[in-house]
Amino acid sequence: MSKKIEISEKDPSTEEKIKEAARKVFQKKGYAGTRTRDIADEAGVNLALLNYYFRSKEKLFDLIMGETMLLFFQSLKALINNENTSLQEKMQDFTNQYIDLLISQPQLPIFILNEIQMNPKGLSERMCLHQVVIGSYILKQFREDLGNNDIPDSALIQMIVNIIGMLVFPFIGKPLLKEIFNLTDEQFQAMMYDRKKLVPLWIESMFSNPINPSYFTLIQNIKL
Amino acid sequence: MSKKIEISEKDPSTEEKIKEAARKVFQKKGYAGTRTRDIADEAGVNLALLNYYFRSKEKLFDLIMGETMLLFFQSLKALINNENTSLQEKMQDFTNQYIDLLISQPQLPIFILNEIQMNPKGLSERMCLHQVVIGSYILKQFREDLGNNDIPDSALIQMIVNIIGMLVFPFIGKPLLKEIFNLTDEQFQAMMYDRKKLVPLWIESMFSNPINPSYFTLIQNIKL
DNA sequence: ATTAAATTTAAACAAATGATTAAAAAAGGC
DNA sequence: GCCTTTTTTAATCATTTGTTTAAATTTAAT
Repeated sequence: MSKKIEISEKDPSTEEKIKEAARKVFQKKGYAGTRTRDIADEAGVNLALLNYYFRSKEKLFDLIMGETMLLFFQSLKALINNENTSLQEKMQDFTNQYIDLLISQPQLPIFILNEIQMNPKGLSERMCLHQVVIGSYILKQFREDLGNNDIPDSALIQMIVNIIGMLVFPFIGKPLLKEIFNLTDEQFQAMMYDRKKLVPLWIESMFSNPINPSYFTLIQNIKL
Repeated sequence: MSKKIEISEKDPSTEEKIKEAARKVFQKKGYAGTRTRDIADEAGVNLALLNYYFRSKEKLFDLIMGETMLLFFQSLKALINNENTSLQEKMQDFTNQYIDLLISQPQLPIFILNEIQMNPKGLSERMCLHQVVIGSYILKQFREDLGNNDIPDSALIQMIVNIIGMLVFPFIGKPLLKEIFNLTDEQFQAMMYDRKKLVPLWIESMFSNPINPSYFTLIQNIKL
């Protein structure tokens, strides 16, 4: 037989192979749904090596989940505190960044949302999202853009929910949308690229059509 | 001891107790994450009774999931084919109906979306969503409302994605939103009630601000 | 009341699964 | 080359978990 051909990219260490396999399988099947043997098979590696390198299934999952959350939320931090960009620019940056990320890893949102549902405290321990968002520069810009005075904080939250939803929901609902509209992966992806231009426009029109404050019941209740 | 007091609502049959417990635990922990013993405990019932009444964990899950999907999708069918309501009225009905449903069962969307991700074929077998949506009366109304001529079908889909997203996403992201904005359950619920009035307004403004067709790359590709 | 059917229970089984062990193999240092 | 350390392997363990069984109990019919 011929000698094994050298592949250009050197094969990753077993530790890395396991992590990569774990990421893939955990994202697809969830924590409870994956067996350690699935990960070992996916990595092409002996089962005992998982425990050799990562102590336990749970430790391995925590590691992956931590990295995933960082990937998902860290970029946000820098973006929303940039004092050199306008609100419109921020919305465009935000859109570009997340749509690119989610096109490359569409099941990120469900993976993270499931984890938050299972273990809500874990999130606030890892990232301190509340602090970051509340103290952010973008929040001031939001208020200014909305007229600054009689807009209740609940209205702000409603807007932010819509923005995040427009970016994230299509990926959460991808399997459903593919089913309903008979979309191929390519068609779906093309539509998501379209949204890079569309979402900022929809946001714009949301902000330029301010809604009567009387529609919000929580004027006094919620203070950010 | 005193004789057992008659409760006004007669206690449900064990079969019903099990189904109710199963619904609750499955929704909270997912299929792989629930043990049959969890369900038995939640129902306050001997473990063997699950298999006595429902044969197996999988059969029980299928039953629950079938009912859940029906609950979630059946109301849609009648609504979108009603020829006696305008598009605006439909949007308001749609909004009212789903927000009420989701306030009473907030984890319905994640539950269903997870199932679709795990088993995409199952959905199209149970409901034939594609047929129903494509042949629906509301689709004609959408087209008319958008000017009828040069709006590509992909634009329609984008709009529908936004509408569904505005209704469903806040509930999918509920644990995250509660974390970010430090919301109580009551505050969250009040905000969702507000959305009954807000979502139709946002939809309206989306339709009345038609977006340049050149933003859509899939004019030829997608035909509904 | 007697009997048959339906329901419930405690116990146990068998397969799956996360983890460990002890030995083998490979890598690295001198 | 020899020794030590690191990595890998096959086998096994201990627990969990879905399911079954056979007996006990309750319900319903005659």
